[in-house]
Amino acid sequence: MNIGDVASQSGLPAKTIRYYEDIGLIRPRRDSNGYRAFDATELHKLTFLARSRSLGFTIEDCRALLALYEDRGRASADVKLLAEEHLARIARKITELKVMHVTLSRLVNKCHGDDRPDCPILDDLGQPEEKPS
Amino acid sequence: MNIGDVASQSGLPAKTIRYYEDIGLIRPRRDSNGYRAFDATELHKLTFLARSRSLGFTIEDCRALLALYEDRGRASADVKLLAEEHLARIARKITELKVMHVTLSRLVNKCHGDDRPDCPILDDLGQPEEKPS
DNA sequence: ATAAAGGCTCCAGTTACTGGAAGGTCAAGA
DNA sequence: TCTTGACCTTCCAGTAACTGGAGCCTTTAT
Repeated sequence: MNIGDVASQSGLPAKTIRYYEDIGLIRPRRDSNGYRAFDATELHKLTFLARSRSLGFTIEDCRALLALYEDRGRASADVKLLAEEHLARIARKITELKVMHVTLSRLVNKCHGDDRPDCPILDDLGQPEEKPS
Repeated sequence: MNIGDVASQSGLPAKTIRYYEDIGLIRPRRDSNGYRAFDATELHKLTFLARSRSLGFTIEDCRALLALYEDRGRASADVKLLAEEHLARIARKITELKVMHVTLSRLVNKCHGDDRPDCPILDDLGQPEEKPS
């Protein structure tokens, strides 16, 4: 399989796949013409990477997960720990964004949004943190 | 005021303030010794920037907001539009993260997390998108 | 006089790609 | 056979928003 094939099958852009090779996540062999030649195993790894990335794991997480994936004797606890840490990061990010959302909605609602120049949003932004209301 | 003063008053690291000057968000004058000299107006802008950034506006958003902030005749509708667009981005991001969170929690819960090698998390990650359950 | 604290510039690195240029290869049609 | 177009290759640069560090100068306090 050439890069275009695994790209369409894994859902990853060819550019990204080349990048993953650059950073050592995969090591496809080469055909005599210099083209990358992927086998089913590499395709599977790419699929694994696509799915992990779509769940928000960082590249370094993926590297670790891939190592665990390949280690047939790994403990599931190791994987679970990584996943739980990531879960906590996601939860923190959600909380953070919710706070932003609440604060900003409050501001937007106070703004009449017409062609007059006074604007509670800008007024608030000009104030130091805290006291959104 | 030197950079250290406005750094502590605005809450922004000095490095960031220098960076903001580099990209043209602020233009403090210089003392004869080459030190940046900030007046109350610049400090206010930095405070504005700190607050806007903490609400997740991008630098380019901030540039636009700052321009509106300085334009005494701007329409509040222009500001509101920017803020609403950002609000929508935040909402999208929250939704996205929630989906990730649900999917990953489900996986984590299925994993027994002991020293045995079989792990539903890795098994799932090896599968193409969809069908998390 | 000296040492610490604070300032300056410039360079490089971070994350995870993405775009583009310049050029080689392959399969199909005229 | 030639050419066209789709793929493939590498390499360089850019994105967002800083952050760290080196090397050097200035100010302030002891």
